[in-house]
Amino acid sequence: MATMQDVARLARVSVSTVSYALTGARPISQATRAKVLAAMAELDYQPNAMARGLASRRSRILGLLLPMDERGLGATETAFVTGAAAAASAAGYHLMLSPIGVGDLDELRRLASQRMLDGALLMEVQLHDPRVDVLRELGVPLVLIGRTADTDGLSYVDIDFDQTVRAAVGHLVDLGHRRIVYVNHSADTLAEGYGPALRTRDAFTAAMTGHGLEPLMIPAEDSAAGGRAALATALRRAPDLTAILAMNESAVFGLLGELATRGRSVPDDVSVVSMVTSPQVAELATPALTAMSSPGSAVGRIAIETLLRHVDAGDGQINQQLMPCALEVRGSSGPPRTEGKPTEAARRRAATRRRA
Amino acid sequence: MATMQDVARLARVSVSTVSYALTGARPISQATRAKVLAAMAELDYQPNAMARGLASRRSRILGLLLPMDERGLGATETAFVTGAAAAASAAGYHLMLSPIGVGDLDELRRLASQRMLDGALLMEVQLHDPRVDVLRELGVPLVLIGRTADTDGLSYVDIDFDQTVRAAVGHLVDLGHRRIVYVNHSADTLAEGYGPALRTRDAFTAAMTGHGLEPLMIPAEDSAAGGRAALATALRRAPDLTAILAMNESAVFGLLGELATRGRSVPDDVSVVSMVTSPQVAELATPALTAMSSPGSAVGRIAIETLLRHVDAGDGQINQQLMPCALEVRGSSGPPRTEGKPTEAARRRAATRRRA
DNA sequence: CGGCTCAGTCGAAGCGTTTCGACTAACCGC
DNA sequence: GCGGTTAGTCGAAACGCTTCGACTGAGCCG
Repeated sequence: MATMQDVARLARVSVSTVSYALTGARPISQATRAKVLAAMAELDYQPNAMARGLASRRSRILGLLLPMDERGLGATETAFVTGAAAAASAAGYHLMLSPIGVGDLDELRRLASQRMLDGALLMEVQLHDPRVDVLRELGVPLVLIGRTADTDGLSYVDIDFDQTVRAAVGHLVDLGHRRIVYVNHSADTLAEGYGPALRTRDAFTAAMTGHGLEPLMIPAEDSAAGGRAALATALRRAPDLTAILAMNESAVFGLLGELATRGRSVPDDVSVVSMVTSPQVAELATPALTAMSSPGSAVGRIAIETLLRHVDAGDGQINQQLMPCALEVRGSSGPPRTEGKPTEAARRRAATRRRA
Repeated sequence: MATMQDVARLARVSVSTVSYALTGARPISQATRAKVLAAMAELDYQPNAMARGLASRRSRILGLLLPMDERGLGATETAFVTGAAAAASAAGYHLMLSPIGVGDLDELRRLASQRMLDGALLMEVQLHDPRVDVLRELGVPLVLIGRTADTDGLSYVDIDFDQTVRAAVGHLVDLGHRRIVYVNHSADTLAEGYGPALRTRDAFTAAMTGHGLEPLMIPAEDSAAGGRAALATALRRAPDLTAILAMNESAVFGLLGELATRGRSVPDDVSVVSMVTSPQVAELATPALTAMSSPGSAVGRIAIETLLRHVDAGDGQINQQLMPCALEVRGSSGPPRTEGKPTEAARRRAATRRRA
């Protein structure tokens, strides 16, 4: 493995000149630079990351603090990660994967104190997330994907839940729905202070009230069974419901299954709109889900770019960014059934069946 | 940030003594060790990872080479990653996430040449995976999750597709099915040399032939639409099919949807068994999928442990390990419909409906 | 033309560890 | 009581880079 010494020797210049040619920290003449680059190419030189990190006190490593439970990553979160990975790689940085949740603060403290991280990207952020305090205390620049309750002096990229819920409710109201139930994440998740669950809850209340409608929210466990249970609860508490808005990607499948089992057709009897869902997942359901489509890898990319600005500029300015979700109408939403006359969607499906 | 110097000064010993007390590379008396540890605690000392890496020529970082496409990570792959992350962390190692596929060999070469990786874990391995050659050439220890065609001198952990397919086919044959169709990954994926697709194809042929049955495989795009299309093809080529074995997690949902659309009930008209599927995903479907359940995080853990053995022992012995998938019978499989008399599953479901 | 600035280069001092050789004392067997 | 281990400690030399201060000419201004 060639070192900078070797390159310097071969190019007949000093080590520092090689370094400057490589980093551009000081001006180097064209001729010298060419000699150096030629030597590097000949020796297949690659700078040693550890030595560089030690001398420059910059590791060029960013931490990706991603708590991973057994549920796996949804397409939405995976898109965040790929976006982040691509952006980091493009900037010459590396991503260190640390499945550190709010539980292992000691682990986080250790990692950050080892000066291995130039900055950190926090995922699965909770409203009161102690990881933020730890990193701030240790002087590690950070950016959130999601956001805490108090975002003072913090950069973040998050989904605009307010806009998303408003658009989804608006879509259903436009179709003529009045009795809309919101299926959220579980009660535990809410109690824990999981931001998206709380923010969508409030946004739903606001949106429904704004339309002069009564908001009804049902928490559901993150599983098919949770969705089934939620549907049962929903039908008990609002037997006349005609539409369901679902935040919970796992539950929505159980919910659809239970609707089918009970002989309620989608969208004729009940419309279903899924929140923050990737197209791929929306298409899995039958009928394909009308959904608010998550902004995808852009979130991760912007978060990394913001983080790098903090890292380089010694805490540049704060960037707080909310990304909208776009309404994508598919087969799971339609006008509510009107007494006597079949809906447009029903006619369409009948036609399809005849063709088949 | 305290350095080893500070600790040494406070404990009134030399720097090297502190180092030995920390790493245990040489014997240190109880008394001295205690003094050193006390000083460390008082100063909140954490060794600098870069300095340590430079001096020891070991970064304590393992690369996780995980190509990530837009599809997202399934629960199965996520489990591999969490298992790997946990095992690495337990051993005091860090995991560097590099979304490097067979495409970016230069990127990989650069990463590995920077001496930033003590070893690498390759995921999404293809039968002829050039990443293996690059890493071997650069002397980076590696372990595969999955395996190449030629596994000579390579350690890997993979799913035992042979056993898995045999068990799944066996389950269906035991139920009385004779006409079983296998829905695999896409033709492109097969052509690309994706191991699981090829291995299950061959295993399916062998298993069916072993039972004296005719094997029929249908490739399907990794999407709901792909599953729907595959079902259409399957019904055209084998109108009398009574069971489907599916490798393709995305396609299986489209397949179920299309079966429902066509009025074929599962499992009475058609049994469906999903391969290498996590319980969470299997439960999402209605009815819940009978599946070969993936071994989960154990795969990642074993892979990391093997990798660390190679890293420490300077290429210890090769470890090639196949992990079985367990059959988990749920609602999507049952005996084929027999002329005239309703199946057991049909009776059960009728009873359920009455109760509801 | 004397004094400036500035591009271009060099040497050397770190950065914070690990690790090697050397040294001392204590301990062993005989 | 003598060579030979061995436990325990120290000092110093790496490890491979960045970065600072200093030096040299060349170009420029008045």
